[in-house]
Amino acid sequence: MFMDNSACKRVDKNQIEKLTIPPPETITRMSAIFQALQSSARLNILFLLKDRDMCVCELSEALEASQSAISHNLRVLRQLDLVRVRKEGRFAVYYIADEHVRLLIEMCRQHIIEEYR
Amino acid sequence: MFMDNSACKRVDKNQIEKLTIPPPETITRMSAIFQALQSSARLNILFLLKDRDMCVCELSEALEASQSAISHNLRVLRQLDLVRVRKEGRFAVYYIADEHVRLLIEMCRQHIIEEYR
DNA sequence: CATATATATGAAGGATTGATCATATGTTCA
DNA sequence: TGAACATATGATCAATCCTTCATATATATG
Repeated sequence: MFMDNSACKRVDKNQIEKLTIPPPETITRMSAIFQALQSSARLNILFLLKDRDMCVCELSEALEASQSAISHNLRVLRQLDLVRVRKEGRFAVYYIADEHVRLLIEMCRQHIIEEYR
Repeated sequence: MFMDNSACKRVDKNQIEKLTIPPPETITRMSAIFQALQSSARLNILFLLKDRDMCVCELSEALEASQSAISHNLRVLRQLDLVRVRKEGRFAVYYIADEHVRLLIEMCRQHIIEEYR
């Protein structure tokens, strides 16, 4: 019943010391990106932007969400460089930052699709 | 100052109706997967498993985390089929579920790496 | 069989998150 | 210039998440 925190029998200390994980900064950054992608609202935004650059009010219309909510969510995505903005007059037109973002999302969808076969 | 929720001038109702996003089930599922990947602890686990199948106590050792925490985190990953288990005697040996999971993580890391160039 | 080892899991509590509300900033146009 | 339009953002609060603690289950071994 009592459990100290000594190594289990399967552990090979030497081998374990050889294992490398990315530096904390990388893990933190990845964590933040996945954290951003974890929201349904933000995923929907990304799926729309995947097909066409859109301004805030278009996204707001298309997703039937408040301007404020969309704007807050776009900021999260923007701060992680998942989307970018350009100004067109009074409109802020958002678009997917790069190919990695598309692939990231596509890879996740693939994983799900394959589950149901 | 006053804002009703009517369409902005950039919106083309016809075009917006043509836009398609994945069904809610897919979005929910993707959301859950990204939610699982959003934890530093779980990302570290996945990076270790990427190189070698490992049991709970090995992971616990390698990451200097409690058995309970590791176990809880593995359950989250398992329930989303991001990792799988096989029993080896009294050990539960965990491994990455499939290639998509590897690519998903790799794609995210790539995105970060490219930012710093 | 009894004990040590390995893992799983429910409950609880503090920390974190996200939508909403209110308001500020910036742009266009009459 | 002033009014309407488009977007951004701070504050707040309910909901959610993650770790720890306590304990249960399952296997191995003497």
